[in-house]
Amino acid sequence: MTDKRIPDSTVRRLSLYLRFLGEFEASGVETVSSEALAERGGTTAAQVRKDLSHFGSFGKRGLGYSVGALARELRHILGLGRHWNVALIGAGRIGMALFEYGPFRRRGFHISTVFDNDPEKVGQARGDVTIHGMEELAERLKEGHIDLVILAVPATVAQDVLDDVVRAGVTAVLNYAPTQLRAPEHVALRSVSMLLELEALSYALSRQRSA
Amino acid sequence: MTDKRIPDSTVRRLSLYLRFLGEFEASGVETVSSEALAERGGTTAAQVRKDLSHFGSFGKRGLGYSVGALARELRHILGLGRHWNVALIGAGRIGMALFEYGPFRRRGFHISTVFDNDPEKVGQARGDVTIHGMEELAERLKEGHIDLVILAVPATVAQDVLDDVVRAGVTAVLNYAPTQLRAPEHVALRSVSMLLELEALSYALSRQRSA
DNA sequence: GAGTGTGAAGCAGTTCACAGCG
DNA sequence: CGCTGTGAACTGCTTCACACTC
Repeated sequence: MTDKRIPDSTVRRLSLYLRFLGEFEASGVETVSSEALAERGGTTAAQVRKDLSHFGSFGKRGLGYSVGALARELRHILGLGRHWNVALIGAGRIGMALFEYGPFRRRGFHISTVFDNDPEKVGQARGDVTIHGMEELAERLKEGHIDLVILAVPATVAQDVLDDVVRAGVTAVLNYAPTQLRAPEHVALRSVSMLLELEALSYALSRQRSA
Repeated sequence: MTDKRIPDSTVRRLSLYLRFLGEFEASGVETVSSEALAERGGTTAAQVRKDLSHFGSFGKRGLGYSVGALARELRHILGLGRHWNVALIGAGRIGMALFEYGPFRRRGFHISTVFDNDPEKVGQARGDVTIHGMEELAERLKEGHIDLVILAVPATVAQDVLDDVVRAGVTAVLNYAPTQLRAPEHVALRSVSMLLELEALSYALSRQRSA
């Protein structure tokens, strides 16, 4: 029930619970126990209850949680079910794959602006948006009321671009460049690194083979 | 120096340190302190030393670490600097973006086989590999001596495909499908979810706005 | 009775602080 | 003297256990 600092791991699990609730709803289940959610997510019932208890009391003792009601609560907690205005920087292969990734839009993340520094690409249309040059970045980020930026640029320029983005007042960034970035405290920055995950698997494989 | 269970967070940081060492090497630095590595990675010097101490004593007191020697050690620990045989399942937008992602190959991850269930795509060539139908999966995974599988299939079929992959004897899987998968204990399974990260940012944004 | 909500206990990862070595 | 390597202290997430409620 308290509103203190919530563990990052808890927030990630809330996203998972929300997905599972969708599955339960699709199969016509109306009520779900912490045990059932834990089962689906590979965690424990106590963990599920503790995660939820950070935000309130959503269950009925002896019964469990209403699938629909809990999903609504989670969407509210996670800030979903509203519209987030997203800018994509970098229209390379990764960037365009993200741009065309359906689930984003379905969850309320709408890529309204795309930037690239390749003169070949600038001015081209992609779906209903036009690719803009990097020189327009600062101005368009401010004017376009962008909530969130997805960085899909080469590692070498990622920090510089991030600095520009932060200077333009954006406070949430998802980074796909394979490099460690620094941002001020008030900016929410998360990185997705395919390379890092592969290297962790390589580590696991090495240990399997030598064991 | 011990060889116990290593925290996942440590393994991820080792990957980062390796990158930083590459940067230091490129700028001609020969020796680096735990302090310098920590600075670059946004962590603490004690953390760096503790991470490394799980695997051995690589530094010289009063001096620091040899950039080249430490990089070699880390590559060895992470199982890099050898060739990993990778199969990609799913030749959609995400799959193909991964296929064409240069850094993978540069780090020793070589995608030698691609599968897709779309008859349109089966038989087509992508670079030097041909796309195979899913019915060849089991046989080719075994024959091809595949070390690692990248899953880039729709969420709805991901668990079924994973089960097939595990049954074919593969013990390391990187999942890009936005769903929670279950695998036996002995299989190293990691998931990359763009949606999950975006939702975590959405949570952060909501709190920023309401604070 | 079944299953939630939660303080207390347990545990794992991080930080501290300092002895020890180059 | 500088910087590593590491037990010890600490912090914070997870698990336990049970009072409580529907």
